[in-house]
Amino acid sequence: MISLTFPDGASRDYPSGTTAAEVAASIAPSLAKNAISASLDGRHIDLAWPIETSGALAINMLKDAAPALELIRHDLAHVMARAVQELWPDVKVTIGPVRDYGWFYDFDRAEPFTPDDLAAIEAKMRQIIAARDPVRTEVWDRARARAHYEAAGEPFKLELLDRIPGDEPIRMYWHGDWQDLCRGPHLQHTGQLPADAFKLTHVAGAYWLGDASRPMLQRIYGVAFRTKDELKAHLTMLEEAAKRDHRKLGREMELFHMQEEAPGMVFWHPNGWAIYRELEAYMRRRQIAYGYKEIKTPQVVDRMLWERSGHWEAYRENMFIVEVDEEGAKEKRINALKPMNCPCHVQVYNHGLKSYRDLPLRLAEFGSCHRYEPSGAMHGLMRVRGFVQDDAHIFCTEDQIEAECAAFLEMLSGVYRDLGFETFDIKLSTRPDVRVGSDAIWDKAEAALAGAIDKAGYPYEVNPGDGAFYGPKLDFKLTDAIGREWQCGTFQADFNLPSRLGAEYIGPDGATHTPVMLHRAILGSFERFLGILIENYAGKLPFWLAPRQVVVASIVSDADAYVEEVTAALRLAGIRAEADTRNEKINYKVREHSLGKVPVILAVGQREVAERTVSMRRLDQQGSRSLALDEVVACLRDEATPPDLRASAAK
RNA sequence: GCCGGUUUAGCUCAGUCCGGUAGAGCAGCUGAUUUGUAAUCAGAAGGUCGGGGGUUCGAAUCCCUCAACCGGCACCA
Repeated sequence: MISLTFPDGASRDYPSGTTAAEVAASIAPSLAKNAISASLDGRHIDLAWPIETSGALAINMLKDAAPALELIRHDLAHVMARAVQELWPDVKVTIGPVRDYGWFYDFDRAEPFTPDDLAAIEAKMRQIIAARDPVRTEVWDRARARAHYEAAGEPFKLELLDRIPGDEPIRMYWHGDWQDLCRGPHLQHTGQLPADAFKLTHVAGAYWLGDASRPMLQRIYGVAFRTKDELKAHLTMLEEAAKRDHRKLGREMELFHMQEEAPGMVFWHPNGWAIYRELEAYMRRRQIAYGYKEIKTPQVVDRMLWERSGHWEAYRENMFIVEVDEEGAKEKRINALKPMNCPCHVQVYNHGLKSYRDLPLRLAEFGSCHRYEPSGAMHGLMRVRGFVQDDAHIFCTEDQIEAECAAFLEMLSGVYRDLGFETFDIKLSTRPDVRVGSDAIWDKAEAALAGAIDKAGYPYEVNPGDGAFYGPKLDFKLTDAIGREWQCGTFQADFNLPSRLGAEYIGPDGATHTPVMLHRAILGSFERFLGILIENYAGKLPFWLAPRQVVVASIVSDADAYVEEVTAALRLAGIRAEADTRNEKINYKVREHSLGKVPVILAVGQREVAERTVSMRRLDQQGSRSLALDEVVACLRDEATPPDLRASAAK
């Protein structure tokens, strides 16, 4: 006998091997009918599986969102695979996991799927759901399963079978005549699937087992929810996300463009460059405040240095090579556009003998880097071939790592807060199997990073073995306004490069030592971070970052001279202001500048000219406010003050 | 880099299946209008149909090829 405890606290005894379906039936017929699965001690199980241990049992219904969504998405993956094989019997099935808001399933088929195929598959899936085919499961032994898939000619399933660990049961399951290998759990019958709350979204190629050396399969993605309304809400959310796409906003707000002659490189326009400069100026002030010294190093550097640093061997394929066609040169110099700044920073460090008294030495650079990214990787500002990092390298002793890490955490959290990101996640990656440096130094560095985060009071996740070969690292992921995560900040200890490039200092003992180098960035790349900012704010940047802060618009042409005067006064106060004296109605101007995300419109008509006032309208707010010219300049100047300067002025 | 899709006026898109000398809206330009907080009216103009090659009497349309972009996959020091 086993004893099962229910969510209401009651418990009952059942013979060992009783299924959750039988338990449900023993409680109420309606429960048995509407149940979708069960949870035994928090483990999600199938209603049809025999239960052999006592524990806490909950019968899951459609209202239990987490198990319901998992089952719906999971079973829809199978239903889709069945639909595809019923439509095209020669298609081979592979694997189809639940993911994000739905699932995908990879198929091996010579012909790619078309949008029309997706519609046909959806229709077939609805037929299968309408058939209310019961789900049946069996545990098979490995040999039988192998024989089955050999006979069926399903090579991918055979490979999956071989990857199932020896101690795990091989589960087969059916709905209708269609069979698949799957660990489960599953719904009772296909009729429990919501026929109107799923949608096949797109087709894409995907490598078998995620391995670029294996065949490319055809992947079909779907999304699914419990109800039609939830699906609709999801599709609406996607539309909203598309509206804040930085590539679209970049065009609409005239921030930047990219073109065929320079793929992956940004042509910044005046508006976009205004944001960039504001952000750079802000970061420069922060760095100065935290004791960094700014430097600037060359972009074109002889391959010799990259050979010494080790980058040539590892990343040469991804570097832009620069040669000069010198007539008669015996040996051509091969240069590379720098893909990163660290080797150059070590060169700066290496100039002049360093003492332990010089440490920690924090060298910062807004370093312009180029990497030849694979063509398919490029994506607007998010992934580019030419970018600028808010890069810095801290040369220090092992004992200084923790304090440097603590100071960095403080700086990073402050920057993220100022830029509108209140929360971020930290990931600590520790020593990998292949690494440089003694265990003693890894112990010390890992403890220093963990200690600094602990003392600062931040939670973090450890990724064992995920560190770089040269040292442990912290990665910082921020969350944007619509819940997406972006890895931006990084803090990496490096026990390799300083010795490789001959960095040294004289210690208090008079002997020569090798410093530790800390690579760190907060924004990552300016290009990408601006993309994130634009999407986070949907183009409506806070006033201090807004590219066009104020438009002064005339209502009648008699006000033109005064409009120019107001504009000039605002510009004198350091505000990015523009005059709009075009021969258009004020409605037209308000609409156009509102769509252009200008935060403040100052309308000026005869009344304002006479009274020397302006009528101020805020973006997305109805109505306007009349203010005296002096008053509005002072008020907007205050509002345009970057958060760091505001904070220091307040002290 | 791989799979699929896309590329037509500054922008958004129709025309491509079934080859017959390129079309709309908005923007821009010109003129009228002097306007009070999200599109005033009228007129004229604007395109080597992504590049190159081929088939054809004739190609935006069919074929080949290159490129860029979009969605994924792989990659991301």
